[in-house]
Amino acid sequence: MRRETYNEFRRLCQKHSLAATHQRQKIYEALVSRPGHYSPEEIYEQVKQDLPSISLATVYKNLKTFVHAGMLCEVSPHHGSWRIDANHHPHHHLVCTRCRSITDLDFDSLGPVKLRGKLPSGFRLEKFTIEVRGVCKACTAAETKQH
Amino acid sequence: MRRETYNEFRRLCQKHSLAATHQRQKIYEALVSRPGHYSPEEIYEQVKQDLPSISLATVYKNLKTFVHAGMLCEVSPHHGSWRIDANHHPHHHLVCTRCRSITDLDFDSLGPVKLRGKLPSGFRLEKFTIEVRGVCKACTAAETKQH
DNA sequence: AATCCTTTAATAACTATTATCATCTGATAA
DNA sequence: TTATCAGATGATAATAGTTATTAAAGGATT
Repeated sequence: MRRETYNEFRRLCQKHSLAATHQRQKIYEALVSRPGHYSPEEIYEQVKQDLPSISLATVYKNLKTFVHAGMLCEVSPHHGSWRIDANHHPHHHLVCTRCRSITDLDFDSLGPVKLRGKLPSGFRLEKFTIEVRGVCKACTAAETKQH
Repeated sequence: MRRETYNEFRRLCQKHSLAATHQRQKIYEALVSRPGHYSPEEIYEQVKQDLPSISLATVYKNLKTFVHAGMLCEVSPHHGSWRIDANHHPHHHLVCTRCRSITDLDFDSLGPVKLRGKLPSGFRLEKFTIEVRGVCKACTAAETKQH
């Protein structure tokens, strides 16, 4: 692991009062040291090369721990549940990060996406999708109620 | 079901050579007749009120059929696998609709999202996420090879 | 070294989804 | 209409992805 990455890892663990274990170090490294966003299974396979006895559950648990601590974030808030879109008109999505509800947002509510420069060579563009993430009315209400 | 929706449904089934069954009609209606994007389980519960003997497998199978035919589309291409993001700098994602790989796109590659008008009242905005969907280099190569 | 609290590995349990298969239905043509 | 049959359905077994449980190990503090 690069010294810089290592230091960052130690700092983050300290900040969130997490033990800086060997396993966590390797999991963190597997995430940061290469491009792309891998599944827990893929991360497990990667870490296994250094720590053959690591358990898949440990990978899951630490990923959750990291996300919970805010050290990492989820790419999609909808893993674990398949959602279908029957709206054929161009539109965007409002996504509640609490209850994960999805509602449509009129296409014209947002300005068009503008491409500056080029996409990586070979990538064939199909469309842009904008997700507006935040907290929906119901969840906001539920939260303020509690205080 | 509204006559308009019903006609649209018949038309779509015909276009894709699918039998216009009761079950499909009710599933389609459950999707189009209300706002929001529901999980297969939620759609199943909804359809069950009209067709108590419908099977959950039928719901899944037809949703897949509809998506495959292009009558509907998936909200997120990453249901079924949890993806983690370790990149803390603001950035966007290139998503391959074939192999589902995700790669980072520099924040400045795209212009800023502009909000025209207002979001629905009560929605507390956290951030905009842009997904650039298309076919990655590897998958494009694999496809052209076959022809 | 003894104690306490956290983390780990192994694996059982659970949830979402898909496959299998016997039965039934819708579309077509007689 | 009815007969026919490819395609669709319902029941349920199987699988994949994820989470919970628990005994043992680690490591910090006294």
